[in-house]
Amino acid sequence: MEEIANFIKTIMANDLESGKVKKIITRFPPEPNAYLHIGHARAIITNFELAKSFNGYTNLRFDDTNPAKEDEEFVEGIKKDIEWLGYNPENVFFGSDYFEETYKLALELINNGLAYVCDLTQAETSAYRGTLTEAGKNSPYRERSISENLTLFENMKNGLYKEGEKVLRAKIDMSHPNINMRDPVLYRIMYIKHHRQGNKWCIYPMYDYAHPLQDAFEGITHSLCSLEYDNHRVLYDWVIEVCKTKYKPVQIEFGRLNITNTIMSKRYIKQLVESKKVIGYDDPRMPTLAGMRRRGITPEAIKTFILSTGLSRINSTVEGDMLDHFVREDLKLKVNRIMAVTKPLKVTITNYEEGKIEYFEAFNNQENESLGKRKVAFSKHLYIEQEDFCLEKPDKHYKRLALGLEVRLMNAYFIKANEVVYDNNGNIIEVLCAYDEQTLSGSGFNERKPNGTITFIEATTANKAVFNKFEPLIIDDNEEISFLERINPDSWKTDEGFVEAGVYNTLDRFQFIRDGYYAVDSDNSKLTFNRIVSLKSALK
RNA sequence: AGGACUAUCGCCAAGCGGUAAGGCAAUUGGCUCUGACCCAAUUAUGCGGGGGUUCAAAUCCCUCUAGUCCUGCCA
Repeated sequence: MEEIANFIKTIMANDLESGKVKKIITRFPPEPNAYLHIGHARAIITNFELAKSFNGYTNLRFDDTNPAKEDEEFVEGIKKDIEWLGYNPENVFFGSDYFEETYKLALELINNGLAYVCDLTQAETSAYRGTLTEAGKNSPYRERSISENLTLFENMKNGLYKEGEKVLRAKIDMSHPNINMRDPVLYRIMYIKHHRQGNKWCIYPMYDYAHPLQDAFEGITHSLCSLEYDNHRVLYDWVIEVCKTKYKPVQIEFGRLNITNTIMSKRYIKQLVESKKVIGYDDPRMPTLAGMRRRGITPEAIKTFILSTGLSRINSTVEGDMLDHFVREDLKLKVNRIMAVTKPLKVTITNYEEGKIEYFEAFNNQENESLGKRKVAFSKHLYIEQEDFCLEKPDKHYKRLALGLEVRLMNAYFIKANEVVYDNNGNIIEVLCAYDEQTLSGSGFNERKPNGTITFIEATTANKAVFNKFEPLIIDDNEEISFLERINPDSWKTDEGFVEAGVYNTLDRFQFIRDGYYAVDSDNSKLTFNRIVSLKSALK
């Protein structure tokens, strides 16, 4: 936690030391128009941890200045996610609660000749603005008198004009090299019911005007935001200056976080949900915090992941492996490690009695015995992973089953493969094996070493789990949404896997450890492992 | 008359004038009733390129190059 965002931390420490601020106060200001995703976790954690490290605090403020996009559903979802991450905001505010004050300040601006009502249409405004390389030109309405502006703005507020007919603009500089300073719009007219204000207002402040004021009203000392607002900082400072606010917040930008093979944009997330490609914002495959929560990822894992990715003024794209690592690291002692088979291969124990079933005890987690034990079934009919068998041992590193070789079935016996059965197309569909009774797990047998240990499932008691309902989601190069397998296509397309009986139903969360939902490495070059899977029973 | 920002190992990222931290990934070996975990070891004479200042530069200066963002009455 010490290393978080050093470049920001240094600024804060200096401000504290110089006496510029007495206490560090930050804020996390989501617009309630979507659910939070893993990318937002960076902003949340950075804001909260930074303030906490200086004994300051953080406000949660819903940036709801555009009623066209916002909804109550999202404010509840966002609150829940933030609390889940372990943060209880000192205060919860809504940008819309400051509408009265921002309005009064706008009047001040007009009185000081710093704002005017403009009648240009949207297209005209755009044309007058100029381009990246050419200066803009002044609006013909720029020189209206203060009293006229006051009247017109009053009328705007009172609903005398149609949407788009008039806007309030700041009077700055139409030839400013930074386009954001070319008389930016401060207020626009919208006849839309606000989720909190109802129909009280028909003029709504723009982000560039409202945000710095909200920060100032709350005494925010450091206003952290992402890189794309860098170009807005000069306007942010302008607003703070001309409004003569008591507090002078400072905006600091940092890079966004992206994760490879992960959909992170609001737009796509929304599209997935609305097209019903996924169950909802909390679908376990989603990169939303709600989805990750449902998948069984813990807030601790997210926190250590975010903190370890660091923070800089670069939009970074970290590899999904890194997220996986921290999730595994966090989960490895917390979850049950049950057995599962995703691509089943039938195994018949030829020297085992037909109809007999034995149950062995196994720790739910070998590294954490406090998680208790469970029964593991064994009989003449089993399934193993297709990849755990091949006809001939390919090299000395191969530690699984092959014809003539003996392996340990985890928690059970040694078995030796003697024969294979083929289907009409020449595919191996079954392996005939013999078990050795004296090699039972826990018996202390050590007269010979098996060629590795593999997992298995007893066929008659196994629960089926539909894996293809949880295909990993990625976006292909054309940026069209598709359900491509992240990796080994076969393991997810062949529809069914098998999860050990008994354990599957007792879990109430979609927990996973790497291969549970990713199956094998992306290049399929190496199997890494823990075939540990559990699925949410409600989604059967 | 364009402006702003960024550039350190495959991916993140420390460093802020004193001779390149760490994590992920990878590789090698050991251990193992999960090829997991764990343990040990390896991985930038180099900090986008070129100049310069200095006893000393990733760190300062100049210059070039590349990438990102900005022309919503979105945030």
